[in-house]
Amino acid sequence: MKSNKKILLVEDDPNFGRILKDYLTINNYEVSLAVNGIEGFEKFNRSDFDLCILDIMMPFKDGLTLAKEIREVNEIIPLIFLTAKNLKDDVLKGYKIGADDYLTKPFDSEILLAKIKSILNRKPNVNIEETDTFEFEFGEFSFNSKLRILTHKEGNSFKLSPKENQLLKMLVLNFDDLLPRDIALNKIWRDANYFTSRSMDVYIAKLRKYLDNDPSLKIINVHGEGFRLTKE
Amino acid sequence: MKSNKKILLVEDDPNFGRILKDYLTINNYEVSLAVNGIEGFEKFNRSDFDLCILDIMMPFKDGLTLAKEIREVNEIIPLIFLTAKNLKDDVLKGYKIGADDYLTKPFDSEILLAKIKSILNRKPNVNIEETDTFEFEFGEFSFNSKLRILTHKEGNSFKLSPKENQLLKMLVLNFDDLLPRDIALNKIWRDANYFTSRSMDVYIAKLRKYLDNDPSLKIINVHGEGFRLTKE
DNA sequence: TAAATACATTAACATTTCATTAAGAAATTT
DNA sequence: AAATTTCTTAATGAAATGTTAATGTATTTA
Repeated sequence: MKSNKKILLVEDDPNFGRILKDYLTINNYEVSLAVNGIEGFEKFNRSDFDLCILDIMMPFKDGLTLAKEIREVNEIIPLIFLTAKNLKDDVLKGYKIGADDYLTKPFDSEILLAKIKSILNRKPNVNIEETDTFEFEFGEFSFNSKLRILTHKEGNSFKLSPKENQLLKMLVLNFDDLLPRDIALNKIWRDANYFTSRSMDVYIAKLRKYLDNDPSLKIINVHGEGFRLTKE
Repeated sequence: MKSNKKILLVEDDPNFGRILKDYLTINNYEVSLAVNGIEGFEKFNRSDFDLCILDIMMPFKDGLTLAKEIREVNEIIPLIFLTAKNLKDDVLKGYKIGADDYLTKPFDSEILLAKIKSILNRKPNVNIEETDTFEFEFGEFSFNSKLRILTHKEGNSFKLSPKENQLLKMLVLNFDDLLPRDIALNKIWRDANYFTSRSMDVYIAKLRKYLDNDPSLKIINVHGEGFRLTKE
C-alpha cells in the first residue's frame, strides 16, 4: 500500500520533529523535515508537496508568516497548523490565511493521521479555474499576473498590487462571463461579508481606472450577483 | 450580504442547540435544528443542505449512525462532528465515515465559524445552477438568464432585475403553455398571497414592455389561472 | 531613527437598482 | 350591476454599488 504523498513538515523542536517524521514515514508518507520557516520555504519551492504541516511557534520565521508566503505561490495546497497552546488568535489567523485544519499540542498521532487522510482524500476539487497561465491578452492590454504588470499597447504600464492582480486575473479568466461576487471574495479575501465586499468594490473601481485606457473594455456589475469584464 | 448556505444542526441538548442555531443564524446561515438522529435524517431528506453539524452523543440514534446514513445518500456533503469529551475512538470513527472535521465541547464559537467557512470555501457549490440552461431563444429575442440580459435582434438590449429574470425564465420554459400563477408565486416569491400577486402583476407589465419590441410575442392572461407566453 | 512608500481596509457620501405598495382604470366573471 | 381580477404608472424605502478620501500598518528608504 504505497501512498506516495509528499508532506512538508516544518517543526523547530528537533526531537518532536524527528519522531513525527518517522511516524508519518512508517505510514507511507514521504516526509521532508525543515526546522524553521526559512528552511521550510526553501524546501517548499524546491519540490512539489501534497500537504504542509506547519508549527506556528518557530524562531526566525513563524508558521503563519511561512503560510502566507506559501499561499502567495500556491493557493490550493492543504495546510495544517500545530499550535503549542490553544491560542485562539493564532488559530483564527491561520484559518484566515487559508488553513485546512489545526491541531493543539500535545495531540494524538492517530488523529493527525486521520486528518491527513481526510484532507488528502477529499474529492479532487471541482476547482474554479486553477490555472498556471499567467500571461494574458485582452483588448489593448497585455497582462502578466506573475509579475503583476498590466501594459497598455501605447506604452502605459501599471504595477498592480496583489489584490488588484488577483481580482483582474479572475475577471480575465472569466472574460465576458459572470464572476460571482462570493466566489471572488472567498478565493481572494477568504471570507465573504459586508466589509470584504466593500473592499472588493474599491478594487473594482481601481481596475476600472486602469482599464479606462481602452474605452471598449468595461467591468459591468450584475446587481446582487457579481461582475463581468467585457469588450464593447 | 447574503450567504444563503443551509446548515443542518443535529443536537439533543435543547439549550445548547438553540444558542448555537441563533449564533449561526446571526452569521447569515440558514439553520435547521433537529433534536435527534431520527428527526435529523428526516430533515436531511426533505431539503438541500450545504453542511451538517452532528452531535455524536444523542438518544435514539447517535451522530455516527446518522452520519453513516447520510453518507449512503450523499457522498460529498461536509460533516462536522461535535464530541462531548475528547473521545479518540469516536473521532477516528467519524473520520472513517468521511467527516470533514470535529470539535470538542466546549468549543469556541468563532473557531466553529472559521471551520465552517474554511470547509464551505473549498467546496465551491456543487451547484445545480451550474448545470442549468441559461441561454434561450424565442421570437426575435435571445435571453441569457445567468447574465440577466434580454437582447432583441435589432440590437436593443435590456438588463433584467432578478425578479424580472426569474419570471421571464419560467415563462420561457413554459413557452406557449400555461404558467400557473401560484406556481410562479411560490417559486419566485416563496409565498402566494394578495400582495405577492399584485407584485407579480407589476412584473408582468414590465416584461410586456420589453417584449413590445417583437409585436408577435404576447403574454396572455388566463383569468384566475395564470399567464402564457406565446407567439402570434 | 525618521520619513517615505505601498497596500489594504474602513469611512463617508452619492448614486443606482430593486421590490413593494398604492391608487385608479380596465377587463372579466357572476 | 356588483364583485373580482388584472393592468399600469408612480411613489417609497431599503439594499447594493460607485467613488474618493482617510486611516492603519507594515516595509523600505533616506
